[in-house]
Amino acid sequence: MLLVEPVSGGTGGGRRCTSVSATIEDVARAAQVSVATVSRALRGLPNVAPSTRERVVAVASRMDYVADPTASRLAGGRRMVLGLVVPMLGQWYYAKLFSGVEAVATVAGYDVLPFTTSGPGGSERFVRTLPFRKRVDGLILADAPFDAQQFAAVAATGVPIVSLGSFTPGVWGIAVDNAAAARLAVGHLTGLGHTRIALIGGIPDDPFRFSVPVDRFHGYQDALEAAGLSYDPALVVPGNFSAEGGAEAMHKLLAAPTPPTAVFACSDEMAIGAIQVARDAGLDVPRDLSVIGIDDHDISAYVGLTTIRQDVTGQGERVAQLLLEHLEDRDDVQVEDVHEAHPTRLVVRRTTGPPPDRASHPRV
Amino acid sequence: MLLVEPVSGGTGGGRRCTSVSATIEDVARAAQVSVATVSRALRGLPNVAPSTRERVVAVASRMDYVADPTASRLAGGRRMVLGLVVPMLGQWYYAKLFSGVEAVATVAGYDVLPFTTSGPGGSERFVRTLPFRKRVDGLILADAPFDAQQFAAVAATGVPIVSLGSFTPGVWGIAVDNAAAARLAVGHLTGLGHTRIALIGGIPDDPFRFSVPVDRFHGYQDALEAAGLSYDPALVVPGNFSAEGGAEAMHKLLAAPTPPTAVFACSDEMAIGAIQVARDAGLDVPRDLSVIGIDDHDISAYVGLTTIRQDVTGQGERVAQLLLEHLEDRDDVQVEDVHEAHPTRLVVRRTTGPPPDRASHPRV
DNA sequence: ACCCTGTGTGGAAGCGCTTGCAGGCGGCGC
DNA sequence: GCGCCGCCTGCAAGCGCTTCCACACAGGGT
Repeated sequence: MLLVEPVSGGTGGGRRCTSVSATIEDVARAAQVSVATVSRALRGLPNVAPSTRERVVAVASRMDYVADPTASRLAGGRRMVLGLVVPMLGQWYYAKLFSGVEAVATVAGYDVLPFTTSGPGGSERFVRTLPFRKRVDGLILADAPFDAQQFAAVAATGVPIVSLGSFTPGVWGIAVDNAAAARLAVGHLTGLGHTRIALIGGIPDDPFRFSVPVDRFHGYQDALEAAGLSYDPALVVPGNFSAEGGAEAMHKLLAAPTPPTAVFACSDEMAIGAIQVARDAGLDVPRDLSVIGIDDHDISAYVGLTTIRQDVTGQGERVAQLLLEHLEDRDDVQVEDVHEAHPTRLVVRRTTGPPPDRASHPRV
Repeated sequence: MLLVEPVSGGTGGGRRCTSVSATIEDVARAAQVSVATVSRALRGLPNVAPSTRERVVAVASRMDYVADPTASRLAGGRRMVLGLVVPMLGQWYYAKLFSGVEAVATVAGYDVLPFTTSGPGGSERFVRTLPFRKRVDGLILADAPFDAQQFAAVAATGVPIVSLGSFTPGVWGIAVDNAAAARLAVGHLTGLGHTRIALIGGIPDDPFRFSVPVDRFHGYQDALEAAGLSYDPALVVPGNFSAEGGAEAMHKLLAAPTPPTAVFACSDEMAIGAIQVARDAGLDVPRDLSVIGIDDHDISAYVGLTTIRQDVTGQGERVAQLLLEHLEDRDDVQVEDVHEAHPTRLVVRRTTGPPPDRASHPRV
């Protein structure tokens, strides 16, 4: 009886009438124990007699009781929220990432709160308002487009941080070896005999903030050098990590006096955009032009795109675990940063082949 | 002075040392007013003298004060969280949706908490545990795979609900007119002269729970009938809403005694999977086979896919607004449900054309 | 028999806010 | 010139939990 207390507040007025559900106090009363015991019993803490625990659990489940996370958080001092800072939601890569992070966080009882840095105000706004303050226990910085000063401002909040996509000294993180991935891609092309290999890269304006494309650029240069090829700046164009940007980039490349015979795009979406433009221009891919991407986007297999595969969801899961571990070990003096490299793999499909001049066999 | 109170708890021990930031009390002391006044001043409530407000705001900003949302929520009785129930994160459609919802919710000061129903335990687990209880102010049900009883269980929690993707009596919601979209797609194909038109649809096992594919199926039948064509069950296969499923479906269709000359896939991803299989089988798209999808996925333009366009991000924004409005108007007796239809549009690209037998002109 | 330990439990003080209520103060109407 | 009404402001009671502490009690050593 008495599920709804007539006492309590005392306001009669227009108090928003959400269907009142049981509080810990209701459970305590029904189970004839104190609220402290209910709290301990339900959370599996020690020092509760088995019989008591059993009774409390039974009563709680009968009453459909669930603890109010808001109250737990306030009292417990832990927000049970992981912040995920990404340039944007809604893009394949970040959606997959979110999905991985969310899966791990949920199991551990954490919520995931996304923050985007490419919306209105961009990363400036983010750094100025630091919107995660008092809202998260830890932060995952994914491809954070911050310079050193901005990064320091974020770190100065004292919120534990892990990073994804690039490594920062003093910050745990995971990333694929972007230079190696690029070498793999370009190496595949040089191995096929290509000598004019273009790069469709990142965002034109802030080359120093977003390290992924610059690492890939370095890998591209390395692979060129390893193959004895010279680097031609005219073959490097930004692609903005979208299909549209990849298409624009390809237009530029095609307009050059001597167009490339192969293109390495820093994402599959850009590669797909580039292929489209090439085909529209009457080129046959891969006979006239080879294209390779990075990611292995869900649909890359279905457009036959040769690419460098990375497991984005897996990275999301792993970086979430890393943050969780980090939150546990706050007190321990950590001797060494954890900088974990994730593997990539070449997946050869049907958009790469030998360059046109030596095309003796039809295709790979 | 005295930013960090030496008094308070009294525990000397290993209290987790997060960098202590200012509380409302610190601000009140510094501004020489009560915490109540600080609260009112900072939230723009009336009945605060302009001079007082100014001073409080100045002090707060100097101290880098931000209110702790956890405490506000507990005290205010509103969680400031919108739940978004989706089958999964990480798929294009739901990522876009999330992105739209998040944008609107953020502006209104709400967080978005995703719940997935196709993870471990699926929707059964969701309905059994009702994990959103005490965590959200309202719920967006996107393509919720619930039967009437499950839906009732969710509604019985008293949490305000809006739906997306299909309409339920008594529940505000938005959706595209899926039957109309399907008619548009199939009408395009019949208009081109096709008479054997296949449908690659939804999930094989629960046809009654997820209304989107069944609505599209009805639209498909309607369009067939309108064109005077008979319905052939052999031409309807499930595709699971993934590129992989679309590919499998196409395999089945191709194995039939008389394969279709056109395919309507209920998503672009399935369409792309289907096209791949058709081309592998030596068919030319669109000469030998026309394929049309639904969505206008980001990359559809770049694979030349003809499709029915819908604005998913816009739907996310709109459904979030709707929920927000709904939360405002709880008390008002709402005469009529809000059931809002969102537009779709045919986008003709290069995967549809006249059927092979009457292919006089090369392509559209 | 005694003290000491360990286990189980309840009381109560918060966590950092919001908000109902009461009270002080000045200005206006009559 | 007095009362009344508003406007500001502060007090204090929560919101529903967690956790520190005190305490009661049972059992083992010496």
